[in-house]
Amino acid sequence: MKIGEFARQLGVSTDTLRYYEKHGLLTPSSRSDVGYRFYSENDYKQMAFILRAKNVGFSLAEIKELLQIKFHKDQHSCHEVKEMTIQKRDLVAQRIAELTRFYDSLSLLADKCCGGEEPAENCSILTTLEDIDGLTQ
Amino acid sequence: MKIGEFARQLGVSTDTLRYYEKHGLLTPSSRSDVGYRFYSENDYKQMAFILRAKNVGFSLAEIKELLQIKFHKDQHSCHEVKEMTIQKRDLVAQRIAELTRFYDSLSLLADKCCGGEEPAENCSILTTLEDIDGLTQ
DNA sequence: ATAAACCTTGGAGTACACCCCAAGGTCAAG
DNA sequence: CTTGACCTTGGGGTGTACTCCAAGGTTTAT
Repeated sequence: MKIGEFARQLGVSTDTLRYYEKHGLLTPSSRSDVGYRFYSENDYKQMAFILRAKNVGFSLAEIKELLQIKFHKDQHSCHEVKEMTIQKRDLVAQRIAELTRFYDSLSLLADKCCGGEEPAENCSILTTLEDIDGLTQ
Repeated sequence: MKIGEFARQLGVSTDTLRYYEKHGLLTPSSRSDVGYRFYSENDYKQMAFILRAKNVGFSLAEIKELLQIKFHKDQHSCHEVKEMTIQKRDLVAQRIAELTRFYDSLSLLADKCCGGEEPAENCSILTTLEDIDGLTQ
């Protein structure tokens, strides 16, 4: 598949794909005689992985590290690979915990709000938000 | 409290505080005669909120919106405020769900890995990662 | 055979979120 | 009353992650 079609299917720009290639996140599996990039099914999977990782807040540098769990298999021992995986997993767990605090706070706010048509000036949602630190810690 | 002490207590730079003020995220509650910024206990709470939100992946623009739940109380009805809160909460829920998929994938990878000292070439963790799409969808 | 729709590289520009001065004013201690 | 540690504004620079040309080559449809 050429870059244009590939980009369309993944909902990104061709510029983004070239940018990712330049920065070592996704190299198309082959090139045509005249240099056109060709992307495979595997490339699609990898790009989908990259986009999901980006979507949950990983930087491109972090995603590259995640991908290198895969690419560094010759240079690294099983032990190292496992360590790295666990470290990344714990980072994800921390982020989940913090997001959960936010979720709880916002839920509490929504529950406390009357939701009526009057100005929100005196709504309990706002007095609650004033104390959001108390709610989330 | 002056900007230097405030910055130290929150673990940010004074430049960051001035940047946030410029972009409408946190205006110090008062200024001295000669223009020194003075930050209050409330400012501290708001800054702590901003930093937590940032930490879980909200952009400054999104954080500003969150803060405007608070600041727009006169212009907006209770109903609107509640809608916005719920909308933000659902966004957080989505992010949690996606992070949870990542967590599960990485857990599975770690569990499948032998963790030994040999090169990871044949370790099941890697063959599993090849199929990470299958795991996370 | 030629126009439209692709592709290439290279480089410049943009938005975000800072960070780092410079030049000057303020304040507290000795 | 001066030294050093603060503060002010303004503006320039940085890293990340794109985004948008420009100038040219290729492919496909009519």
